[in-house]
Amino acid sequence: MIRKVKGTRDILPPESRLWGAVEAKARRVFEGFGYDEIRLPVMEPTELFVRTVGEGTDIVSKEMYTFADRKGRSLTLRPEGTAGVARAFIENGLGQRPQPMRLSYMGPMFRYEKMQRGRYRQFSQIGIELLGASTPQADVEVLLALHTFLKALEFDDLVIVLNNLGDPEDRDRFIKVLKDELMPNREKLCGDCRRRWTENPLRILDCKVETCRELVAHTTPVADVVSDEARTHVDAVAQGLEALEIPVRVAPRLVRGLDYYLRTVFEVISPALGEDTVICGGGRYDRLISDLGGRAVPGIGFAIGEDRLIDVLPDSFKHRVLDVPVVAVLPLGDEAAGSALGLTVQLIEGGLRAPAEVTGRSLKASLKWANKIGAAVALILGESEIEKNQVLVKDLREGTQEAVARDAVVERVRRLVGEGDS
RNA sequence: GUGGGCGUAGCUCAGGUGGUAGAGCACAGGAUUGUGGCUCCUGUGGUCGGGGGUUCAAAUCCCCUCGCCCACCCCA
Repeated sequence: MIRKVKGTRDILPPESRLWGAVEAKARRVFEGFGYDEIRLPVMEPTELFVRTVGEGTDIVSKEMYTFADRKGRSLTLRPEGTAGVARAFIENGLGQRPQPMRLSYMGPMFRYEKMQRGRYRQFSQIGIELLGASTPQADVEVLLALHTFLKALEFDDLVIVLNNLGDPEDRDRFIKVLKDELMPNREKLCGDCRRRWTENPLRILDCKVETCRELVAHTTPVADVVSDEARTHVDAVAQGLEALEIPVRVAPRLVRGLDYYLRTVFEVISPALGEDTVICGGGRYDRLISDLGGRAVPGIGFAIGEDRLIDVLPDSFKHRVLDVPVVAVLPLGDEAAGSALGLTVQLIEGGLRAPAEVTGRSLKASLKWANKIGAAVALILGESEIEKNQVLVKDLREGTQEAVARDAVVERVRRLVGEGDS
């Protein structure tokens, strides 16, 4: 048997409905804020990610799906979305359009990682990017869009965790401060942190080992080391969010795994699911476009892990999506078959889901089938009904049925199931 | 990369000391004429992860291999 590639997955009905609903909701909310979708290639020149995400990061150093095409060019399946957006912004001259540029994206990303719950090698992200605005208000808007989206999915316990990474110059200064402060206790750090000491010192900050956490807790937060401008910026973001009554928690130890972030960085976690379950991450990246050879265009954005998001979706939203009423159309005999399909068209045009019975089974078996697919109503179309230009409308929940004139069926059914969806 | 667990029907699993495969669920049909949900009957469905070895005989014993899951690490 041929099986799916490790780390990929088949998303089957009915779960696929949730994906569709989440994506539709994302488009609606983000378009409302002015973010139109940009659809980008899933493969890019390898160099794009090396230069943006950062050579020292785990993503680039050991997690990319990199391969040579038939002409020997090094290509990589995108491990994240922002780099491609930046590339497209420069390549398509999007800086010539009215600024700022608001873009959203969604789709599969690829990272060669060791498998674990909630993590896949092909996973999907939904994100937005706001390019060409460097004010705190821009950050607030992006976070507000995020918050609005999550509220539309009926989340009520999610927390935005915010930190200030400062500018790149600040970061170098901070790393020096951090190392100086930890130096006396360097031997007490865990093995991984001693490795991070040289390779990626910032990552010591979010080590999960208890002793490391304690040591780190006594160090100076990044926010205290950053420039006045950076501090003013992120403080204004926090205030702006509070003014909008968006719950924010400042987390002095929050760092992120990509090199391009500066100043505002944030994550969204669900307290109910534990502090480690990050379903969204993002931040400001004012040097990214210029680092790629474009003009100096500031940017801020985030990416939501769609797989995880769907994993933790509130039940209320799930039911709203999954529990839509179904009407089963059951023809009896060849005469009725064509007429039944005509009826389904009318029903779906009326906003209902109305699958028809097409296997030619008996009425008894057809009703069993209607029951199994969760139909609320069955429409029976036999010879006598066709003769009288009627349809037998059977309420499967109540067990009642009545003959209804063909022209009145759609309205009758809509009332029976409570309008139906759109 | 390190450590642990597991691979028998679509799913959940039974199959002491070797005798060539089962249950429940699911799916399909039926219990006379055009009426579901309960019940009953019947049926479809398996290279027992793969390969090799021991044996008259292996799902069962031995060796190798592949795959999956969980934790660490890292991240979304």
